[in-house]
Amino acid sequence: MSTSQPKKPTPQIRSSTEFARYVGLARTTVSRVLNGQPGLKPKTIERVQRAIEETGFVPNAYALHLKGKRTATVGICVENLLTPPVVRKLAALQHQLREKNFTSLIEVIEAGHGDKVIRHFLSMRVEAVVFIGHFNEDELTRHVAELTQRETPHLVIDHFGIKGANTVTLDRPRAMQMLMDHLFDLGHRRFGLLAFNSQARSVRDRLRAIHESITARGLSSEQCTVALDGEYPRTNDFEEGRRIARTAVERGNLPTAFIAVNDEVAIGAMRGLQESGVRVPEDISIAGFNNLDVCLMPTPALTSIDQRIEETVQDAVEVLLPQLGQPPAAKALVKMIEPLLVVRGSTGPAKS
Amino acid sequence: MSTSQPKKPTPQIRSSTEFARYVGLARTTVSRVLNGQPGLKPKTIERVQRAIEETGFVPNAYALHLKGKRTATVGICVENLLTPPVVRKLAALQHQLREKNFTSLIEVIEAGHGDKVIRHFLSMRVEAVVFIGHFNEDELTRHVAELTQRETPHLVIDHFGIKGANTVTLDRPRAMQMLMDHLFDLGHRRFGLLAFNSQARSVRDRLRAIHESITARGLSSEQCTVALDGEYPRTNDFEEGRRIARTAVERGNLPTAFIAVNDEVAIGAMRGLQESGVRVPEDISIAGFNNLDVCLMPTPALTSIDQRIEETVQDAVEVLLPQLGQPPAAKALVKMIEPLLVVRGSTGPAKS
DNA sequence: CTGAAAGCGCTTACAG
DNA sequence: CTGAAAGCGCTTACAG
Repeated sequence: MSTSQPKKPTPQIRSSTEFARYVGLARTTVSRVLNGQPGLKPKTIERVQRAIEETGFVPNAYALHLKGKRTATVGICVENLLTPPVVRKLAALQHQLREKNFTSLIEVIEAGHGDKVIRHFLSMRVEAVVFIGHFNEDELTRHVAELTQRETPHLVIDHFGIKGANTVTLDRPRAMQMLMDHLFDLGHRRFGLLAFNSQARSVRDRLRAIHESITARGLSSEQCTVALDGEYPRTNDFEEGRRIARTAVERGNLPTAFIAVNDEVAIGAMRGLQESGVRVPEDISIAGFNNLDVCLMPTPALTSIDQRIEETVQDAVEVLLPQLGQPPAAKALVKMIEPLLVVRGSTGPAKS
Repeated sequence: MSTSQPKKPTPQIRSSTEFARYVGLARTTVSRVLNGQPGLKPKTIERVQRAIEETGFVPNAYALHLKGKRTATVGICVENLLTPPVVRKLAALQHQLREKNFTSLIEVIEAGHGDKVIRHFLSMRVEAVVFIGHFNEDELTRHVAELTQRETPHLVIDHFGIKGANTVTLDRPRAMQMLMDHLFDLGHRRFGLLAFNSQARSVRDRLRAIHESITARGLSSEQCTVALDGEYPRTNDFEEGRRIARTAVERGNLPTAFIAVNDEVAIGAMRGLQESGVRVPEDISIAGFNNLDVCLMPTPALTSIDQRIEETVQDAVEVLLPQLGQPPAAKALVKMIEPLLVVRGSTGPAKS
């Protein structure tokens, strides 16, 4: 494991007993060196270290933790590994946990297989479980209850509204409110809602916030919005956005602003409009969601909502770590992350 | 863990001893039920299962594996979690391993911290280690040697040319050869190589294959190619591609085809050209690499090389699993994956 | 069909 | 400063 290669074929050492025999010391002594305990002759320490280099001995983690040493392990459940914001949160979280000397166990929860994952995490005696993304609500609620009952701290990132769950999540209603303020300021009064036909909690919350933002201005949300959805099954990708936009143009009576469920749909819609001769933003403004790198690809660049992932994950870690080793708190912690509206060229004054 | 919630506050059971006492059976019997061994009274089995539902008892994995049960765990090292092809391979690999009842331990190797990760994997007694992506060559070579010496099977996905490493990798030279054949067929003779100024093995291999493809036709690769690079530090993203293309247009004397190091750079370059009034593919053809979803976003859609990730990962699993529990093979296995050229609108006949 | 005993590879009091 | 003994939570022969 050191930079110097073992010179000669060395014996396969499989336990501390074998290793201690190899070094010519008691197992106790070896253990103390390995754990950096005080009160050892420098020469002893050196002897052990050299032997480690020679044999590549690595203590068995299973024996270590069996004997009561904390596992310093956190289980992370992700919804999937193909959604960019989820993966970015995962990467940030693993990085931050590592800096605090925690190991992460990462598992994708495939629909209906959540129990198996939680069970695995519990058998590995994780010190906490984090959920990233959107899950089946009933299942997630059950997992949270199970963990609480087992006195294993948990944290839900992004899935708002789980009963009893410690949660750190983007304030999605606030995000839509910010976007609506922006569009209203630009004079827009008629909005096309692209691919919002999902039952996912996150989407319903956003939809409701859009409607509330309209009614709060004394307008009728029914008259001000039109739902523009793709075919089933939803894919929420570029091609779906393009098809939605083309269909909308064919039907005519276009709104002045498109609000898309995500950036991919928004960019596809922009392309669809442009291909039909509709100008963005002169004829129609478009806004996306997530502020992915691809927002810079179209012309004009896409106005979007940034989830502030680094801050989210940092807050998540700050909420989670103090819970470790504590009895479960009576009341769940919920922390909302303030979104960031990133205005780019795709939104402009409403066509008069 | 079952669908029925525990009705009342249940005692916290922390070991099989406590659990056996709770059920009123010997630990041995409980163990046998847990492991599905034959020769037990149905009533006994039922009693244990009910008690599991009541208490949520999950055996300690550390004790389990200490006692010799195989860990059925594979360690996966990834280069990072922000490169789409890497993440897609990771997702596919974890999925396939899970189907074979293996658990994956996933770790990002941050530069210079590889030893720590390997050490952790060894301490967890993983049955194999898989590397996905491109690493420091010396470090990776060292890790492979270490694992071989420790009789832990390994597999390298994508990083070609590691001494002694079992490798499954896209045949990158072949990919470039296919692309060059395509472009030559279209009449192209002058090629702009975008952002190939990397020392990474994968990029150097591709560059060499481009040159060989030219010289094989009796042409001078020096006269036929021009290196178009961005500023340092390289970002290999959309903006870099755009800047490279604009600079190239300003300098004049443009080649008829752009070959980009990846899709992002290619799409950026396409935008840069179009903004400068250069038509794609009428004036210049462009090809990318990786065949990401974003290839469909620009107009025209981007010609690219598909890595055939599903096949790669499937082959990887087929190479890896037979090695488990076997003594290390004398000779490393190397398997090349045939790439797939996906021709789209961004490549067309060379301007005459 | 079920139970008491040994042992996996470590750490941690406790002696010396 | 170092060593012999007990014990962590399981499984697996071995008895009964």
